[in-house]
Amino acid sequence: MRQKVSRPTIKEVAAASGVSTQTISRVINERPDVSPETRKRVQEVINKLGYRPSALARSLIRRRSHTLGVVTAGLNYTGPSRTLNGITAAVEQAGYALLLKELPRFDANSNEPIFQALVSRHVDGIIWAVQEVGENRNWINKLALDFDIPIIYLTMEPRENISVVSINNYVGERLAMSHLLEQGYKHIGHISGPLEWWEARQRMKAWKDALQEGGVEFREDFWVEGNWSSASGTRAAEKLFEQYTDMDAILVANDQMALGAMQIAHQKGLRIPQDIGITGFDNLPESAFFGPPLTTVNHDQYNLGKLAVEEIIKIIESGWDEEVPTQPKSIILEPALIVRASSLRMGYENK
Amino acid sequence: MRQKVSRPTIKEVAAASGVSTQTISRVINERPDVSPETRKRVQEVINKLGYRPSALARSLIRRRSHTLGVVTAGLNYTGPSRTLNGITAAVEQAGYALLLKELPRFDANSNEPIFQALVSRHVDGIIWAVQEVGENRNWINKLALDFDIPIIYLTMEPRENISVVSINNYVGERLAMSHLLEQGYKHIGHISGPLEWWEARQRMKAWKDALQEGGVEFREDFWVEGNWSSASGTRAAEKLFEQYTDMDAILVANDQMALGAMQIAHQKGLRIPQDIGITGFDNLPESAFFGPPLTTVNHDQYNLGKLAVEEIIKIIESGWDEEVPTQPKSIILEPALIVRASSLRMGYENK
DNA sequence: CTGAAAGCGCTAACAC
DNA sequence: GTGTTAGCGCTTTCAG
Repeated sequence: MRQKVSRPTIKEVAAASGVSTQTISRVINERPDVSPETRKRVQEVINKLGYRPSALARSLIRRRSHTLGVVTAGLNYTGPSRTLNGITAAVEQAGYALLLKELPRFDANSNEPIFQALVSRHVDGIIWAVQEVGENRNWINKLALDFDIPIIYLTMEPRENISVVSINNYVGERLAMSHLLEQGYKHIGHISGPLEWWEARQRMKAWKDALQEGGVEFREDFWVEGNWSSASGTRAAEKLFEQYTDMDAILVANDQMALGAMQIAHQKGLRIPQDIGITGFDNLPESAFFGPPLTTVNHDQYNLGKLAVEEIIKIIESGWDEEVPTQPKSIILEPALIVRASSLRMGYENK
Repeated sequence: MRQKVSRPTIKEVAAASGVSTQTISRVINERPDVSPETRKRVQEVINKLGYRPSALARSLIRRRSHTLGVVTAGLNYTGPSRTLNGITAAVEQAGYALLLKELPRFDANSNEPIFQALVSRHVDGIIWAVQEVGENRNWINKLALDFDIPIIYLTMEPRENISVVSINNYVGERLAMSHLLEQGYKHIGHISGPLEWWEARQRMKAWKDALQEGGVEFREDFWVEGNWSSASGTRAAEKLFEQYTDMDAILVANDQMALGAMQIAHQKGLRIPQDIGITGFDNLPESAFFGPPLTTVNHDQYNLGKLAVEEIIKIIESGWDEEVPTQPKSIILEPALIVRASSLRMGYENK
């Protein structure tokens, strides 16, 4: 059994092997210029002592920490946590470590301390995995440029000169709208997310545009704003049924609110999808088991995180400091529609 | 506008201020022994240059990194991500940083590299936030003791001489069982989680014990094993209805599987709760909006993470190296039953 | 092939 | 009050 002592340093290994620390360094870094015998002897001492090089000391001298800073928010929601899931997998894969910060609120705006904490720990790059909400992007030009470190942003409106990875929310809801129209729904209402959120605005815009292209004039009472929660979905649906009496379908901006809306429809004795069609967004694993199963938009949040990591590592390793740094680019992931019973009324007689 | 240059070091600040690096050190550490004028002058240079001390260099010399290692698994599930949510909040609160590792599988057993990565980055303590599954705890005595570093474990069977923070799964399901029995259900089946999981075994044991105490003999066909997913819930429920024809209630080990079971009940034309009572576990936010709303067991996973952080920081700061280290202790959180329509048949006529 | 010297950015211990 | 020296654990020169 190895003994429980404070870990040995390179010096102690050197002493125990009868060589200089330099030679130990060469062995642990797998440099070629060590004689086989020396290498073997040193290796044995390393194993015996359980020596592991200090990543800290290395980071200091090499000016590369092989550590990524990740800033997230709302880990209690499935979206951010699935994305983080993809980030951790890719970070691990690349042999990096991950320093995590979670903002207390989505619209937190005092980001200086966050950056300080990350930069003072010498992260090689930062993934800003916080949705664009309200004014929480105003600092980009002010602050981010001060820090000479690559940053990649998730889930936000693409901007000039920065790297962004996002999901195409607009196309997602357009797909859902096309499907509802094909199914013969004519009076499609919308429950949006909070319009403070860029994603909510994108999804709503898709609804509006599709209506317009179908020759329906937009009216304020065709639409109610929710806050992503199921409870807000029930409130929004109640209001919507009241103010939009012709309504025969609801495009809901996420699955949770759609679940709330379904509950209200049931309470009113409306049959889904015959009397009212409903679609969601996110494709929660549970949505396939709602009553009835929910038509929704699937987007790959895991992959979102994975791609962000791969991109930033590419930027880091291609030499951020070089004369010609890697050009910032935006990556947009395309979602897909998952058709389920909640919107499929073609099989039924029209009422 | 501050200029975008590589961050200044303490040396440059010293040169610019015309004092020694030592004095700079005293100022940034708020030591008393600096004259007001010097302090002021240095402070100004610091602000002007945008100097921030390197946490890395400090960690190296102080032998304290103010960084916690957190190991998790299954961030795509709500449980682990809510717990991480609590961890990040508490870590931030305490002024620590957080190094995150996610295991690719719950039952991963090659933990040596994980520890190496964390220890080589000089974390002050480790939170092992991975559920106890299969053999994934065998290494505790072998490996963990090799590392002279405090570790706290979440969600596992309490053991001698280690610090554990868990939720009382057993009591949770006992509460649910008492409630079902009070409601007059007599033939209560069970859909368990995978019995590889300690939590699944605890929940099942509560069901068994409650049956026995109620004078019902346990039979193999009163029970089916699921894998936590809604899909497995449907399969398990189908099988259970087949093999346990008298069944009038199902104690389901989590909300997702309960949702699947509800779907099957509906398909069979059974009314919930009149013909079949159903309870879940976890209190997913959505469970209040299932059709009907689901009776479930609430447990505070956020707080679980928060407490773990507070506990390990207490251990670290009370002097892990001292002669008499802090005694390991277990913290067990008590869950609460949330009664909703899916199990409330007292209001209805018995059929 | 191997070692000695210097130093990454900072602080502890001691002078003065 | 302030500066000097040494060194955290490692790697990068540069000799030999």
